[in-house]
Amino acid sequence: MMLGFEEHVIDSSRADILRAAAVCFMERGYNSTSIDDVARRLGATKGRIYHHFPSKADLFAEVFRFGMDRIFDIIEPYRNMPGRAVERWKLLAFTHTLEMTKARALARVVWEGVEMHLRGSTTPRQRDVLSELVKYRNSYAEIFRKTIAQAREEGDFHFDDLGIANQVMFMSLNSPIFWYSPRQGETVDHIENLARQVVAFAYRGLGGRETA
Amino acid sequence: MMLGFEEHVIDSSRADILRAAAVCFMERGYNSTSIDDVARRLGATKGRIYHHFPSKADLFAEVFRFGMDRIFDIIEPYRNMPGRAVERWKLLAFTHTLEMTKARALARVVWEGVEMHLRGSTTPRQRDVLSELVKYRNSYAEIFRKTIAQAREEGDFHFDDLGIANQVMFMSLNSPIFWYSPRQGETVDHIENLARQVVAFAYRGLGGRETA
DNA sequence: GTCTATATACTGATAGAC
DNA sequence: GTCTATCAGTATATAGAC
Repeated sequence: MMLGFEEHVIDSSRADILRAAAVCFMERGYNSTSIDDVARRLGATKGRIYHHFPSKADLFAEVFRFGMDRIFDIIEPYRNMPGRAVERWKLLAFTHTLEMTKARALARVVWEGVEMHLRGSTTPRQRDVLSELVKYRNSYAEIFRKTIAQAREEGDFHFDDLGIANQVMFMSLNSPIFWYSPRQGETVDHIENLARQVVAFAYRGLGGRETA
Repeated sequence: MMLGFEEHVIDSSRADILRAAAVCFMERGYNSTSIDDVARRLGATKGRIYHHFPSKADLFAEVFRFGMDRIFDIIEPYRNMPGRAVERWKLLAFTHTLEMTKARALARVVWEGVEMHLRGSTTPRQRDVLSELVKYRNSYAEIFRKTIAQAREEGDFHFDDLGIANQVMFMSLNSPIFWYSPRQGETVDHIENLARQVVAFAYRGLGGRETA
C-alpha cells in the first residue's frame, strides 16, 4: 500500500519504519502490535526501530500525526471557499468520505488514537502527546461544525442541536472505515459512487432539501 | 452500575464476575484489561475467576453474549409489529438508540468483539466463539435491514443501495456510544431528546419525509 | 470454591558488539 | 546505524494448599 510517507520525510529509514508501523497498527491495533511485529514486517530487528523512535507510543503518535496532516492537506482547497456554506460542505464531505475509503487503514489508526486518549492511556508523557494530537483532530471537526452551522443560518440545513448534528454527521461520513473493504478490480467510479451515497445520507440527515 | 446479570444467571458467583468483567472491558478494552484487574474489582484473586471461566477470551465472549441478549430482548416487542414498516422502524430505531446511551458501556464491549473478529484474533477456538457471536449480531442488523427495505417498497423511504443505507444508518444510531457521556443530574427527558434527534437524522438520511 | 504460589511466555526497552 | 543478547515487568494460565 502506498501511504506517501516518503513525500514528507527526508530520512528514508524513518519513512520505512513509519510505513510498516502504519500497516501493523491498522491491522492488529495498538496493543496487539509488538515492536517485533513492526520489525518483522520491515525485515529487520527492533534495534533499528529504537534507534529512530524512543518508544512504541511515540511511533504510534507519529503515524497518527501523519494521518491528520494528510486529511488536512486533502480538504485544504475547500476550507475557505467563497459562496454558500452548503456548497462548501458538499465538497468537504465528499472529499473527506472518499479519503476515508482510500486511506481507510490510516483513518483507523487516528480513530484508535482518539479512543486511547478517551480511555486515558498509561504514562503522563504519552497522555500529553495524545492530547495534542486529539486537539489537532478536534480542530478538524471544528471546520465541519462551523460549516454546517453557517449552512443552517443560511437556511440550507435544518437540525436542532448543533453538537449532536455534527457528531452524527461525522460518524456517518467516517462509517466506511468500519464496513467498507476494497474488492478486487474495483474502479474509482465504484468508490466515488459509494462516497456519494454516504454524503447524500448525511446531507438529508442534516435537513438539506432534495433539490441537490 | 446495574447491568442485570443476576436476572439471567442463577449462579451468583458467575454473575458477580461477569458484572465486574463488563465494567473493566468497557473502561479499558480487552487487551488492556488483565484478569487481575477484574479480580481486583471483585475484591478477589484470579483463582476465583479461573474456577468459573476457562479463559479470558471466554469471559469476554460471555459479556458479549449478554449484551446481545439484552438488546434483542429490548426490541422484541416491536420486531413483528403490524402496520407500515416505517412506523415499526421508528420504534425500533428509537428503542435501539436509547439503549445505546443507557447501556453505552456494554454496547462498546459488543463493538470491540466485532472489531476483534474482523481483525482475526489469535487462537482458532477463540475465533469460533467470536464467529458465532458475530453471526448473532448480524442477525440483529438483519432485522433493521428488512425493515428499511420494506419501508422503501412502501414508498416511505428513498435511498439507493440497501447495504450502504443500512450500514450508515446503523453507525448513526450507534454513534452515541462514542460521543455521549452522561452528565450529573441528567434527566430521562434529556437522553430521550438526544435519542430523538439521532433517530430524526437517520430518518431523514434514509429519505423519510418531513411529515413525521 | 477460593487463595497462594509459580510456571511459562511475551513485550518494551537497553547495552554493547560490529 | 543495525544487530544480538538480555533485563525487567507483566500477563495468562495452572497446581496445589486450605
